[in-house]
Amino acid sequence: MNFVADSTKKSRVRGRPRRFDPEQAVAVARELFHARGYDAVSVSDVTDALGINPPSFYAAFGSKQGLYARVLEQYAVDGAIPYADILREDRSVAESLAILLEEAARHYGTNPAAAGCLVVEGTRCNDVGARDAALAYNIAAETQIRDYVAMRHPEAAASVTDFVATTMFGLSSKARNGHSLDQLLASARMAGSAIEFVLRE
Amino acid sequence: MNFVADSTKKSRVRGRPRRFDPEQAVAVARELFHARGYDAVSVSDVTDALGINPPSFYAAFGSKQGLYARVLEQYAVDGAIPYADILREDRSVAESLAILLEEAARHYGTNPAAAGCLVVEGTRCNDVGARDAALAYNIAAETQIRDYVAMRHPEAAASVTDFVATTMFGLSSKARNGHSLDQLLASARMAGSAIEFVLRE
DNA sequence: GCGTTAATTTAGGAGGCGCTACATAATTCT
DNA sequence: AGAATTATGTAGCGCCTCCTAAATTAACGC
Repeated sequence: MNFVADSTKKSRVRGRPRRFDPEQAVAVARELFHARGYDAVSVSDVTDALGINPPSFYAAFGSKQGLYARVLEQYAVDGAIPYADILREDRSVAESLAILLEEAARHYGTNPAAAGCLVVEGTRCNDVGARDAALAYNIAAETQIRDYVAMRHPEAAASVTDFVATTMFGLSSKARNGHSLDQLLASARMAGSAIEFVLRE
Repeated sequence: MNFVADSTKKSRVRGRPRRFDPEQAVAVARELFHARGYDAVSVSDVTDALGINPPSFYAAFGSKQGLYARVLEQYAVDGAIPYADILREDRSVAESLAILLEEAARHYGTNPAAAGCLVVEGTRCNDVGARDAALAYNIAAETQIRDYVAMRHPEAAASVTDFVATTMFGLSSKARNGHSLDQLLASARMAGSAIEFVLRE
């Protein structure tokens, strides 16, 4: 039984074949982690959802943290905000950041079954390893923002980035606490206006 | 029920006397909960810190949630932001809210061993009962803000309150994630300027 | 001293957690 | 066909969680 949508993955390996697709399993786990947070999802929640037994899980992912690392990886590829596309040089820094915050609101508030940001929420969990893994992605994102702002507003880069990050954390929290997409968008726009004020020429 | 701050702690009661002061125990638990969050503090963490055994704990507080309710109560009395003092009628709404946010930054960032807001962080925990208990205090605070704004800016009350709350959640998160007091204050002031802009006459 | 009351200590139950030892099944290579 | 390899299912380990039953101790009123 081959599961991969294949056409490329025919390199049969020795031994008994897997009965599940790890990448698809990561997607299922990602939904669980996004919906409930790292701490609130147990390994047996995941194995139950996948219809597999613990040994299969540990053979494939090594540990709960190992799975989470894979989830973050996948999220960065097709779930996270496309910073590079938003932080463009052909518009003002303030405009880009306002769009970024609106995009964050949309990402966090569109799907009530996965409210908030997987990475942001991950930085707040109670497992040191998982937290640090999420933090690495968070720091990378904030660095990207800071570098972008610094190109044209070096003196304001640090404080503006802190404000943007603080707002994103607030939006993620409030998304998880029930704020609607409209509420999140309104808050994001308000924060955007503050940035415009600070970065006015 | 002795041990109340009754200076004449003489109201003896029948039965074996307690070896610990419940109110002081709540204060110790409050430090733990504030430092690590509800989920990350176990009952045995608390009993160890107090030097008592579980039955004494459960006789006094009923449950972990029962203790947490007492902690929130105490925090509301002498730990939380004094909303009533800040939301005054003799200054502009925008000014009051800016001061409120600065005060939040100070509350969240002054003590690194108790970063963030106990109530705000409580609304994000994984225990339904504790979360709802914290949420009640959070809702009360936001209602107070909304009512205050509505007195002079009824049309903006909802969105401005959402923005203030979102900012406070962001500040609390970032305080816990290591932002310094100065960073928090700068972000709070930036948010304050957005409010001033929105509520300009 | 005696009975009542209430907090204490000791000991542990029920259940969940992340994780694994072990034997077995399914596949490929020789 | 048989060896090698790898995933599987069963079963459960060790630890931690919140919480409690039972016996004991320290105060009271009489």
